[in-house]
Amino acid sequence: MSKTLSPRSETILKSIVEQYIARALPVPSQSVLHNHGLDVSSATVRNEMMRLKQEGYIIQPHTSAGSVPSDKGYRYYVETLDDIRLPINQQRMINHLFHQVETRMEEWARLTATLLANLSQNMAIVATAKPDNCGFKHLELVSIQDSTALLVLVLQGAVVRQQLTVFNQPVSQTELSNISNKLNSIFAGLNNPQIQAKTAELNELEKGISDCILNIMKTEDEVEYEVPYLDGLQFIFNQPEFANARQTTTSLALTENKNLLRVILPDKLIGRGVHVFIGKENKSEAIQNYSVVISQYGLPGEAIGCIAVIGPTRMQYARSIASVDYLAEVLSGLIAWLYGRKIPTDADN
Amino acid sequence: MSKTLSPRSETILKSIVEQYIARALPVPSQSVLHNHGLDVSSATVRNEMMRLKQEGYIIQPHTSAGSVPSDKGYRYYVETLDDIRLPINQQRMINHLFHQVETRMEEWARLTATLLANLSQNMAIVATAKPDNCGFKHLELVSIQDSTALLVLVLQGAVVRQQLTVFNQPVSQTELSNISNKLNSIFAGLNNPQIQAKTAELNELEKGISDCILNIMKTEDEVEYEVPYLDGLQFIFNQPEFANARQTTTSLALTENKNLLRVILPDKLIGRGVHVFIGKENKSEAIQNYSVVISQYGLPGEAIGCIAVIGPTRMQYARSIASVDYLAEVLSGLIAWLYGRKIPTDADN
DNA sequence: TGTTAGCAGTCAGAAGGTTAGAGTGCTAAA
DNA sequence: TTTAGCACTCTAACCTTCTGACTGCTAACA
Repeated sequence: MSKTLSPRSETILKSIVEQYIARALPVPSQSVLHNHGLDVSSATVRNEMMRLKQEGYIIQPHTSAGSVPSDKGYRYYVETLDDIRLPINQQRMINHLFHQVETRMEEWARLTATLLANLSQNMAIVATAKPDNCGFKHLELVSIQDSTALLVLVLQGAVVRQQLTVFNQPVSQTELSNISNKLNSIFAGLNNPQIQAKTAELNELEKGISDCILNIMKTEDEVEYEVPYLDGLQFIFNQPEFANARQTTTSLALTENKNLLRVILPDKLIGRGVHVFIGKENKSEAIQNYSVVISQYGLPGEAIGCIAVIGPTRMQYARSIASVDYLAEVLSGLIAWLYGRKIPTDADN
Repeated sequence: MSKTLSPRSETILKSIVEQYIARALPVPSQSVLHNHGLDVSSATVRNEMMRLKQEGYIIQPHTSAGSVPSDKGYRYYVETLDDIRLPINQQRMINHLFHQVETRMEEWARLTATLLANLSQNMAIVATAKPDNCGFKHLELVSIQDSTALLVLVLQGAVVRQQLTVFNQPVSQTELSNISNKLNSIFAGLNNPQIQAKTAELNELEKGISDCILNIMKTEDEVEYEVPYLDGLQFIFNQPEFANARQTTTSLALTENKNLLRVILPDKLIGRGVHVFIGKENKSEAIQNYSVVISQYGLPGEAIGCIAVIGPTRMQYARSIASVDYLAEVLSGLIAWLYGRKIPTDADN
C-alpha cells in the first residue's frame, strides 16, 4: 500500500506514534531522541519529520507544535508491528477463566467482552455466533395456563428461543406433549423451507404452532448477528480526548443504539484473521475518529460471530490486535466443539 | 415533613422549579412574574424569595444571581404536584405497542425501558420480575454430541434457563428423554429444598442432572433482580449539566457496572406505588446529584420486578412519575396474567 | 402591614491585551 | 549529511477591564 520508509524514518515514526499513544500530546523532535536511543541531534530528527509530514504520515496541529500521527502514520505503524502475540501468562489466565465459566454461549460472550475490554483498555464488542441457516433441533410445549403455553425451541448450535403462545381454546399439557412429540419427529433436523413443505399434513392447532416455529426460525435467519455484548465503555470516556467532551455525544450514539452498532461494525464479508480499520478507513462516518480492531470467529459457512475493539485512533494497537486474535481463536475452538467439528486446542476439559 | 407554604409562596416556588427544569439557568425574580400571572412587582417576589431562601427551598449560586431549587424545594414541588396521570392517548399508544410485541418477558422489559426513557426523557431501568421462590416446571435434555447435552429448564413464571452439560460417557437421545421424563414426573411443581429431598432415589446420571438443576434454581433464588434493561443513556449526556463533563465519569460508573446499578437502585423494601428520591435523599453517594423515580411491579410474594427513571434532580417529575406509574401497572397486569392470577385491565387480547 | 419604585452594590462572564516558553524552520558552517 | 544557533510563530496562561444582569435595601405609599 505505502512505500517503505528508511529504517531511521521508520524508527522516528514509530517513536512518534508510541509517544502520542502514551501521552496524547503532540510529540516534539526533542522527545523522539530519548525514546529509541537515536544518536543524532534534534535538528536531524526535525529534517526527517519534515519529510514525514510532507508525505502525510504525521500532522502538525500548528506551526510551532510537535507532531501527531495521521491515519496513514498509524497504518504504517500497524503494518510494521511485529510479535503481536498475547503473552503466555495472559493466555493461561484466559483459558483458566473460560474453564470456570458456565457452559453457555451467552456466558462465553459476556466473559469475552469483559476480557477484551480489560486487555485492550478499550471498548469491546462481542457478537455471539449465529448459525447460517439454522436447523430445527427440538421443540417443547409447556402449559402455563388453560389456553397459554410456553413454546421452547432448540435450534442447531444449542440456540434456545422461547415464546408465549395463546390458543383459542384450552389445551391440556397432555395434548401439548402429543403435539410436540409429533412435530419433533417430523421436523427433526430440517431448516425453514423444508419445514414449510411439511405443513400440509398438519391439523389446525399443529399448523399454528409450526407457523410460530417458522416465524422464529425466519427471524433467526434474517438477523446477521445476535445482539452484541458490550464492555469497557468507561475506557472511551476516560480518554483525555473527551475531557472537554461533547464529542461524547457521538460515541453515545454508538452505545445506545445497539442496532446502529451492529450496522456499523462488520464492513461485510470480512475474511479470516484480525482486521484493523483506522479513522477514515471506516466506512461509517460516526466512527471516523476511531479505530476498529475486528475479527470473525466460528465455523465458516455454519456459525459466524465477531469480536471487536473500538477506541480512539490513538490506541494500543499491539495489545488490541493480540487480544482480539487470541480470543477469536479461543471462541472458535469452543464453537467447533459445540458443533462437534473438532477438538479445540486447549479449552477442553 | 415540611410546613405548608402560603399559596403565593407556593406559586413562586413552583414557578422557579418549573423554569429551572425547563432552562437550567438560575431564575431571576423578574421571570417568576411572567410565568404564573402573578399580579405583583418583582420586588414583592424578591421579598418572598428571600424567605424561601432562608427556609432552604431555594439556593443562590452567588449574590447577584437568580435562584435554583434545592432538594427540599424539589421535594415540596413533587409533594404538591397534582393530576400526574399519563394522558389517555399515550396510554393507548403504550397498550397498542404491548400488543404488537412478542409475548416474551424479555421483550416486555426491553419495550418498557425504551418507552420509559422516551416518555420521561431520561435514563430508564427495568428489572424483570423474578419469582420469589422459583418452582420447577419442566426439564428437557437435548443431545448435542455423544457426551454433551443441552439442559433446558423451564421454571415458574415462564422463565427459561439453559446449560450445556458434559457427561463422562456417551448418552443417547433416547436415554436423555427417559431421564427427563422421569425427572419431570418427580420434580413437577417442587422448589429447591423439595427437590433436594427427592434426590436419594436417583441413579448417578440422574443425580448429576438434578444437581445441575438445583444449581440453576439456587442461582435464580439468590439473585434479587435479573440483569436490568437500560435505555435513554443519551438523555443524561445531553443535559446541559454535562456540557463541561467529567461528572460524566460518575454516571458512567452507573452504566458500566450493571451489578453496581442493581445495588444502587432498590433501597430495600419499597412498598407499592411510585417513590421519588431527590438528590441527597438517595442513600448511594454516587447518585446524590440525581433523582430516582422508582416503582415495583408484579405479584407481591411471588414475582417482583422494578422499573425506574434516573435523571438530574432538574427532572420533569410529573412526566416521569406518570410514566413509571402507568408502565408499572401495565407490567403488573401482564405478570398477573402470566401467573394466571387475574385478568389484566386492558392489556389482554 | 404589605407593596412598590428606585437605586447602590455585587459578581460572573466576556473581551481584550500581555507575556512566557515551547517548538519549529531556516541558515550557514562543519 | 549533520549540526548548532537563532529568529520566528503560536498557544495557553494570566492579567485587567468592562458590561449588564440581579439582588438587597430603603423609603415612600396604600
